[in-house]
Amino acid sequence: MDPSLIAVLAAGGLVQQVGRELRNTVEARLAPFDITSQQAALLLNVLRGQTGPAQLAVVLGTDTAGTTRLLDRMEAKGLISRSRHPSDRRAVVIEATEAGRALAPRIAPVFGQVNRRMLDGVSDEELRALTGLLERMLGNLRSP
Amino acid sequence: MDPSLIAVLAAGGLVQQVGRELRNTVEARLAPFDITSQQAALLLNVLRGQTGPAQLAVVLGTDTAGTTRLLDRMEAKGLISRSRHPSDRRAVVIEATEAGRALAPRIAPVFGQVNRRMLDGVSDEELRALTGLLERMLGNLRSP
DNA sequence: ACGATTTAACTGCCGCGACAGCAACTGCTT
DNA sequence: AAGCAGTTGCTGTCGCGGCAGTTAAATCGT
Repeated sequence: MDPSLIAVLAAGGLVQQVGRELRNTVEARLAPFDITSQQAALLLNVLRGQTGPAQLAVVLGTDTAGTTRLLDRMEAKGLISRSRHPSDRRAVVIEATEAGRALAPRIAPVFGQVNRRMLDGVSDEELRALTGLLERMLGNLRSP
Repeated sequence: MDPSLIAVLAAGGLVQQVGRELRNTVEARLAPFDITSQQAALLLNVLRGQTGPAQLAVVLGTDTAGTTRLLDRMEAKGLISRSRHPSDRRAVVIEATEAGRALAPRIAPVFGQVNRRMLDGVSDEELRALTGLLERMLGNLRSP
């Protein structure tokens, strides 16, 4: 097999593996709080002012269908509440409950900690190069 | 918020996004063949000599439970067959069916094509740097 | 002001991923 | 030979992700 093809396939595989491992590590650190990484990310975004499923879907990188169900689970857990928007009755307004607000400061640091550990020994310059490359790759995948 | 923290979080987020987008792109290209990326990857690995669920699980980066169900779906589609290993009756021997062998050459190129497109404009040197970085990140996540 | 289009959220369906628990089987130890 | 630890694959359960289709409400065009 063409060696350059192997290198290319290896890169793709590595991206997938790092992504999964990153998620699993965050998940493990959040487990004591009885919350998943997606739920934590949603909660933090609600507290930063995103109020609707549609906006949250964009931030979380999924669609509104997935967000609906994510909200279902979090509502059942008592972390967030749903209510109708007063002037646009199609829209839903998400708010963190008391429990949600109490949990937030404990889960917020986890993302930074895990990401920092992942990037241990990576210089600022390497980090910039990495980010730039990943952005180009994302653009390449999305463009045509 | 600390700017270096933002940069770190951005890198983690990007890895996830690129991974997901890569998978989705492969998935879209495989859709005409009525096969998913996981099923395609499994099929190609079977044809390369991996015969048991346990080995396949490692290659696919999942566990044997996920592999069992993946095999269920592929067996139902008629792409692979399961049989008991003659001398170790715990083990299962996976083989590609006629249909599976016929499909393989059509799906094999997709992985290389999509990965190449993702890396369009990325030099060999950058690719080496990327791969090295990702390997270090994976090591950091797995070690402690 | 009325109908057509668009938008927001939800639902059904299917596939994947992780974890825990289980049953059959092997092989080692004694 | 009997027992026991380890291995192999399977099942249940839960959460996430993508796509297509539905419903209700707002907005646009005339």
